[in-house]
Amino acid sequence: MSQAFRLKQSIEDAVIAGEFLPGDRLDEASLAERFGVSRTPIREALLQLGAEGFIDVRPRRGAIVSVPSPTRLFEMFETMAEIESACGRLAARRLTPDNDAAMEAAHRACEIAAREGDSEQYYADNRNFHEAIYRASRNSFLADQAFALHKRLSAYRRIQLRARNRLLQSLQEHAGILEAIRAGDEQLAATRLHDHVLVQGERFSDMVLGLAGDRRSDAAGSRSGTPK
Amino acid sequence: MSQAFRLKQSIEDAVIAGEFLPGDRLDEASLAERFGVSRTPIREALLQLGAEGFIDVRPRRGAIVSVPSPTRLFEMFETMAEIESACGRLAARRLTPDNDAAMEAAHRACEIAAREGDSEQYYADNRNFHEAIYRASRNSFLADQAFALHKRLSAYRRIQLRARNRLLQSLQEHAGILEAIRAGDEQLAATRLHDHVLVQGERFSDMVLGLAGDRRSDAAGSRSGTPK
DNA sequence: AGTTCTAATCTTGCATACAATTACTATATG
DNA sequence: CATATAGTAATTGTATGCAAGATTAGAACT
Repeated sequence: MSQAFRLKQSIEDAVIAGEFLPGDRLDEASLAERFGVSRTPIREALLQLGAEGFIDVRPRRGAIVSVPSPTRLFEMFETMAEIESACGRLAARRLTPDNDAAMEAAHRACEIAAREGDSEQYYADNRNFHEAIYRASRNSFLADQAFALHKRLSAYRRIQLRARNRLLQSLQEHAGILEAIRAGDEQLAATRLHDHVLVQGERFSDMVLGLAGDRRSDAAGSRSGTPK
Repeated sequence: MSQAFRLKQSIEDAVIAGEFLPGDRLDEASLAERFGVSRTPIREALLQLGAEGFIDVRPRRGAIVSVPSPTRLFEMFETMAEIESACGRLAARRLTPDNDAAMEAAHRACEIAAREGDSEQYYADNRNFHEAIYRASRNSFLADQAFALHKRLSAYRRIQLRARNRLLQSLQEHAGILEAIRAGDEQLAATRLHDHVLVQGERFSDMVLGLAGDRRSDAAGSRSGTPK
């Protein structure tokens, strides 16, 4: 496949892995050198990532990893909550044995990770659980939208999961969500998913505000000092 | 601003205007000639549009205007319905006088267009009405998502609005939506918006299936026909 | 010292050139 | 006559070069 596509994936992965932090500059020349290609495919990869909202490409001023303001970040979580609850509603309406089994398996994996307190593993399994719900909506377009947004928020979600006993609480919420979907209770499934996602957003906002002035206070980075 | 950005807009506009139909090939060389630039900025524009899902760029095989299958199209409308109803729910919760006035003005404009049976004008005013609701959600990220999807579906919505007396029915639905939002009834606003959008998707699916074998039956499938 | 203007440097945007792959056409063959 | 195949044309992917805007450093000035 074309190089630009591979590069897009690599750069996205590097951003998700936290190698480039929000606010970091994505210099075309150094990326080209790093990957051993010319600037052309790098540019194409960056522009695509920019179009997906993953990074910020400012004309004539280069690309940086997006730095959503606390407000924007909350809006993103709120949107994620709405999309996920839509997935849950549809999943409750259309659940098939296949999808049920997939959610069950993902839930079990989460359980193990949570029991062992392995937050890095839980992070991965949690993602699988949520993706199983997206698929269970049986609307592949909606699921794609959910995937994309989930990826964009992954950096923030990871930080957030490290919080004390959030793992166990998260797991319990998962159980409740599963129960509602299985019962075919669209309304309840939607509400529970909504709250499950939104609580992350709220917690994260608190954290951001709490950390303001700490390491990388600039990253939160509006153009006028400390936010809020 | 950079040329690639302008070109992206121009190509998108041309697609929305129906100048390029679903399935049409977007040749880099001819676009470059048409806009009087080299292939480089054209490529950059096409890749961005591809990343947004607006067109289909198949590696090594060029770009074409997306041809969603009937199933995919229905999924897109269903997703739009979910996103719009989320906007409506939030709007009902957070309505401000400003947003109320904007929706009212857009609704009045729709009323005039509908009364005069001007479907082209109604198409434009209808868009304003929906965008006013997106903004009234007071979640700019969610609103952006709604804008983007609305644009991607615009080609199909336009065709659909030409149907007999759909204009007046649409207008009545708008009135009901507005009423629910003003009453602060989140649930009702969400439901009414959901149905309002989904009925378009259903009608469109019917139309597509009904027209199968008619003009452009090829659009859904191969590249054998000779459109335009 | 702080500020502002200017010049040097760095980076991005676009065009051109070439390489690599796909699509097409014509010819040969069963 | 249809199909397979080889050669050719057309199109996309990547590299390189150059021009123009942006950033930085330095000097002059208040």
